[in-house]
Formats: sequence, structure tokens, C-alpha cells
Amino acid sequence: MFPLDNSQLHPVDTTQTYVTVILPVAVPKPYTYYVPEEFVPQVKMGIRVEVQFGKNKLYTALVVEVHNKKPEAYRPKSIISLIDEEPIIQPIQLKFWKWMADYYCCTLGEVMNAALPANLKLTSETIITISPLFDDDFSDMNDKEYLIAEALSIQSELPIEEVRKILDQKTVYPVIKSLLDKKVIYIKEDLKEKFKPKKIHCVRLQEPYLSNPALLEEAFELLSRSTRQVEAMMAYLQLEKKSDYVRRQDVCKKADVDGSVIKAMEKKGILEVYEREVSRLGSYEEGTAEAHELSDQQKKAIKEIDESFKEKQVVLLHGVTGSGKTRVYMEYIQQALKRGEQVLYLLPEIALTAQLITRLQRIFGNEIAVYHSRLNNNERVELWNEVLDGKPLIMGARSALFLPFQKLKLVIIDEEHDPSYKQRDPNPRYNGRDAAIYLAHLHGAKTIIGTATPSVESYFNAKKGKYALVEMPNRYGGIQMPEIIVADLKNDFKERGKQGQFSSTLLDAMEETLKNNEQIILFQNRRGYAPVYRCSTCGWHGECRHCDVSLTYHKGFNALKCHYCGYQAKLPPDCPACGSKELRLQGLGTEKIEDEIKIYFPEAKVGRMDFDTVRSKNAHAKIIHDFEEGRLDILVGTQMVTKGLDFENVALVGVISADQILQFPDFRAAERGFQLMTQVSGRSGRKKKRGQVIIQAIKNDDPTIREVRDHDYFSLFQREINERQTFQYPPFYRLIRITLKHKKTDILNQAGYIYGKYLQQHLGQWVKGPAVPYISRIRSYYLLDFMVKLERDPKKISFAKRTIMDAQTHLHHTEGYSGVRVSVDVDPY
DNA sequence: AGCACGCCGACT
DNA sequence: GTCGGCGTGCTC
Repeated sequence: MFPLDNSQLHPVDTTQTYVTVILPVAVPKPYTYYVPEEFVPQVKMGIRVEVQFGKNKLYTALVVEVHNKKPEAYRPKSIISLIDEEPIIQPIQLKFWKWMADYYCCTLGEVMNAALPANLKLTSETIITISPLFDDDFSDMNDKEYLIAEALSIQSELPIEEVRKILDQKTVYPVIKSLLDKKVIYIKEDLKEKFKPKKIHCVRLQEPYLSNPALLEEAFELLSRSTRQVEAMMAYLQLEKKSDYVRRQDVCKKADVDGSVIKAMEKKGILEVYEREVSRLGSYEEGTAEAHELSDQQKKAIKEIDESFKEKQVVLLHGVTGSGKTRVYMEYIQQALKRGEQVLYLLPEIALTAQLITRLQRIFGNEIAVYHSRLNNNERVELWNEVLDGKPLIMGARSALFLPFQKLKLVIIDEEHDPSYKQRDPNPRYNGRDAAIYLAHLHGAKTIIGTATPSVESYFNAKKGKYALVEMPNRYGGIQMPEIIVADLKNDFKERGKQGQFSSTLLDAMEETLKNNEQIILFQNRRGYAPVYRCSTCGWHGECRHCDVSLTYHKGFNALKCHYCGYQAKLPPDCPACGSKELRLQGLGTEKIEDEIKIYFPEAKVGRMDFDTVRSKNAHAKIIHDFEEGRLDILVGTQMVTKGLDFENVALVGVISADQILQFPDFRAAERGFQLMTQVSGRSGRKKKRGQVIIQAIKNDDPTIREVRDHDYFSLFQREINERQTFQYPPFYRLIRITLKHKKTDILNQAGYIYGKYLQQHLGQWVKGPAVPYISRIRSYYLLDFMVKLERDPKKISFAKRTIMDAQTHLHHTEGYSGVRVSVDVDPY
């Protein structure tokens, strides 16, 4: 052989490769791993890698940087494997994630968690298996070890969860460790790709028939003795013309035969069955319908938007309900699609109704994909990949922001004012509207935000010139705005000593409407609004064991339930406090209204739509469909009835209690009230005739009610903007809410003091709190709130955010307070 | 977020 | 004594 002389070999590159990765966990910073040589050629930003993090957890981490900087302070672990060949996210997305983590004060890992569908973040399921070295020697084991070893000799594999169950204890690690030491077991840690494409059985002709249709006659010859097979063949040939693949089940259905017939034909060498990967997302017929003609108002709006886009990135389209904003969006979508660009159409989850989706599908056919919370994990991954491949039009709720757009050039944010754009609970607590505007900015995309009732913030931005403002003040087709009548509940009840929820004005109107065979929508602000069971002798009522709220009565379960944690209690037969039998249902919810209607209008068919009735998968669509088809006369509901629904036959809308909406203790109460009442009013009287709306109120001289009645958004805006300025609220000031949580009140109170003091030292008078929030305890954790008000100065804001994070560190480093949870909500809604 | 380590009280 | 609780700190 050759003499070993290094100088004759290729020079070796001694620099080593590392990656910076983010993990789908709430750790504050990214981590660095070593890239073994065999992976170096493939590793790149945006792919997922498998890494060990901590003692034995395996995670899928996302590569955000590939570099050669060797860490000094520690020895990095190696990457275990590469999961993707091609990046699953783009640099622009990473930028977006970083912005979000920064803006909303959370970790990149938390953003990653929210952004990636569960199936792209594989989890490690620790599984233990029997060691090949184990020789059935059970001596030398204690009881617990024996139990596990025995279970393993039967099952060979056990997830840790099972071990916990077998031993009926939480801490199983010592037992497992001991078994490991004794070489009885070993740990199988395996990440499995969970995503499995959906497959269907299809049939096609076998050769030579497939490539030579002239031979089909021969094929028929072969089948001629079986009428069933001939029928199946005919069915196949018909189906084949329509699409590029034919499902076995479709052939069977069409020819009314079963699989055995196909099998027989397979044997004869005519057809064959094969598997085909299909999308779980469902597919639609190509868009055939043409969008209807533009009205003059729509044409004018389009002209104005075109003009605005020359200078501004964002246009606020303020169009009254029924003005035809959707048609305007369609125009822009069409233009973008023609140029081969991607469009994101955002809606609040609840407004993503079948009605709107179908309407757009008719126009855009298969170019549209819908991303919503009801998709399962496999469907999410499929959609993710479709977007990566350039799917042109994505409709979705706020989480659709995270999809991997390639050439996003238009973002539409419909129902811009809707508070449900704001994510509340897990981090990142982002506002979908604001984040979408930033995302559009990153992509250099134009943004249209549309609504009938702009948020004060957005309208202010438009007035200031930050956004362009385009108005559509009239309804499409010259239909009049609904007639709004305010019913005085106070007088009604006083004069007639009447009980119940309905004023005589509303009852009369309902009767009239039903007589005309027209439909009614009744709007009650909050789901099951305090239908509390209360003892009329001593005043006792059920309270949640884990939260500081009254339990509310749910007729469907015939039980008392907590809205916050789901805690359920049986209905006590008599008062647990005083033994009285006089337990009565108090308050008013959608259920109660439903019952009361039955008293006045026993003939009417009533449907109820609230959180409880639409929880199951298709219930929402079913109720809407029933109402649409006229199978229901009256629809009672919460917020859900206010959004995205167009019904042709609704002549009357009733707002059960305006007081409840307007007296909510929040600086946005008037704005919210105006929005809700205006939105629900818009459901009344679309095509045929002028609709009627009855707003019931005790305090019927509230200016907001007048503004709703007069369709006077501008007055509301003026009033609100003055108040906001005077009382230092958004849009003049920015708010950050901080909530501390702990199971023990004394620790929490102390923590509040420590945290508050630190904040005040650095941020001064702009810190309000600590204060016990309206709901003081949730899921056994007591809560304490701080509110920070900030001027709109980017430097001050970033200083404040840093200080808030520092205060948290400070608190956690104070002995005894590391267990206090701190959550930060930027721009609370 | 896990997970281990360490410190504490409560039981076979 | 040890078991199991919780508080604390670290993870490349």
C-alpha cells in the first residue's frame, strides 16, 4: 500500500460547524449544538434537527443560524439527526417570530410553539424496553422494580406514563434509574415522524388498455359475462373523464357493486387498484362563478384604494354592514392571484363561516385554502406544505399568520375591530390584526383592514394619516339601514309590573314578525350570563372550588359549571347552607331567553347559538343552516350571531339588554357596545325590505345607544377619542398588563409588593397596582394585576419592556418568590 | 417546560 | 431512618 504521509493528502478543513437552534419550550434564549461532519453539507437555516436537551429529553429544534463560532464556556452537544431536507420556514418568518417575541415579551420558543403545527414539533415519548442482557433474574429487586420488570417481560415496551400507572405514583425516575443500573431495562428514546399522509384507494386500467384506449372493446369482451363488471367498467370510464384519478369507492357507488367486483376485474387484468396520497383538506370544483358586478360605490372604493396604495401600505376600509366590502376584497384578491402572488385573508375565528367560505370558493375554487382551529394536526401540516408550495389564497383565523408564505403581497384583515383577534391565554399574547400588519410590512405587502365599526385605534391611525381611509357609507343595492328603536325597559316594568326579559315593544314586534313568516335574531351579550342558582332564603349560591367565580347553571348538563376551569358540581336538592328548598334560578342567559320565548310564542321554533351549543364539530354550521333554510323562526345567541352571517329573511333583531353591554367595567365598553349592537343590527333586513332593530335598555339615554340608533360612528369616535386622551388610554398611551400568580395569598401579596416596588423605582408613576383583578382566583391560583401606561415613544416602550423583564428576574431571584408566575400582556384587549 | 438536586416534615 | 413534598436552578 501507500506510505502514510499526510502531506500528500487533501488539506483538511479543521473549522467545525455549529448551529444555533430554538427549542419549542419557554427557555429564554437559543442554544448551540455541534454539527457532526456527516451533516455539515445538509444543515441549513430553517430546517429542523433532533437534539437532546437536558438529561434525556429529545426535541425537534429549529436551526436559526449555521456558524463556526466555537462556544468557549461549555462543550456543546451534537445534533442527533436532521429532520428536514429543505427549510420549513423562511428567513422572513424568523424575523417575524423575533419581532413577536420582542413586542409581546415572550420567548422565541413560545412563538415557535404557537407557529408550528403540533406535528412539526415532534415530542419525545420516553419508552423503556427490556434489556437483552436481562436473564430473568428477579432476585435482588425490590417490589416496585419487580412490578416493572414483570410488566416488561410481558409487553417488552412501556411508556413512562404506563410505569407511573403501574406503580401508582408520580416519581418513577428512581425506580427506572435503579433498573437501568441493574441492566434490566434500557431507555428507548425515539422521535417518530407523526405526520402520515392520507391515502385512498383508486382504480385505473391496466396495460395495455391504459395507454391504448382502442383495445377497450377487447376488455368489454372479457367482461361480457358479468353485467356487474360491465356496469363497473362503464362507471369507471365515466368518472375517469372528470378527474385525473378515480376512487374505488366512487366506482362501487356509481355502479352499485362492491369491492369484490373490482377484485375480479383486477384478476382479469383489466383494472388495478393502487394507493394515492390525497389532501385531507378537501378539494372543490374549480371556481366557475363570476363575482357579481361592482356597484358604483364599490368602484369608487376601489379607485380610492388604488390611489391610496401608491403612498400608503395600509388602507382602512370603513363600510357599513351590507355595503359589499367582501366584493371589494375579491377584486384585490383576483388582481394579486393574476400576478401569481399570495394573499392572506384574516378573519376572527367565529366569522369564518361556511357562508363566506363557500362564497369565495365559488369564485376562487381550488386556489383557496382555509386554516382554522378545527383542522386536525395532519390537515395543518398539509396546509403548511401547500403554503410553502405557493398556495395563492389563504383564509384563516389569527394563527394563519404563521404559515410559511413565500410571496405574500396582500393581507386582508376583515372585522378589524374584533377583540378575538387578541390571543389571551398562552404566550405569545399577540393581536392578530397588529401582527398581520407587521407581517405585511415584512413582506412588502399591501394591507386592507375592513370593518363596519372601526376600532378607535385604527380609525385614529387613519385620521392621523398613518393609514389611508376609504369609506363606504351606503348599503349595496340601495337597501336602507335598519330602523333602530330603543325600548325603555324601566318604564315598561314599572308601569306594568312585568317580569321577564321582554319589553312590550319587543314582544309586539316579535309577534308581528312571526305573523309575517319572517325571522328574528335575539342577541344576549354573554353566554349563560349569570344563570346562578341561589337560595332565596339565605342567598347562598354555588362557587367554584378553584376559581373566584359563581358557578352557573347549565341546563344541558343539569349541573353547575365554572366558566373558567370547567369544574362541575351537582345541583343540590336543598340549600347546603340553610337547608331551605327555595333554590331558584336567577339571572338571565341565552337558555333562559329561549325558555321564555316558549311561554310567549309556543309555536315558534327556536334555535340557540352560544359557546355551549356550538362546541361540537359541526353544530355551529348546522344551526346556521337550519336558520337559513327557515327551519327555525328565532335564533337566540351571544356574540356569535353578530358575525359574518347573511340571512335573507331576518326582519327583526332584538338586543335584550344594552345595559349589560355598556356597563362593563372597561375603558373600551362604549366602543365594544357600539360595535356589538351595530354588527347585530346589520343582520336585520337585507334584501327585501328595511329591517327593524329593537334595543332594550334601562338606562336608555346612554349616548352610545343614541349613536347606534343614528348610525353615527363619528360621534362615538369623537367622544371616545376625547376620553382616551383625557384619561390616558390607547391610542394615546400604550398599556401593558402584568399578572402575578401563586397558590398562596401571602406569598403573592409579598411578591406584588416586591415586584411593584421594583417597577415603580424604574418606571415611576406610570405603574398602577398591584390590584386584585375582577376574578381573583383561577384554577386555584390567586392573581394580582399591574398595569403600566406608557407614552407612545419607542425608546420608552422598549425601556419599559426591558424593565418589566428585569423586574421578573429580580422577583425570581428573591428567595422564596421563584415560584410566583408572571405573565405579561402587551396591548391587552 | 422538564428534570434533578437538595432541603424539609411525616410515616412504614 | 427513607419516602415524597416542594423550592431552586439549569438545560447547549
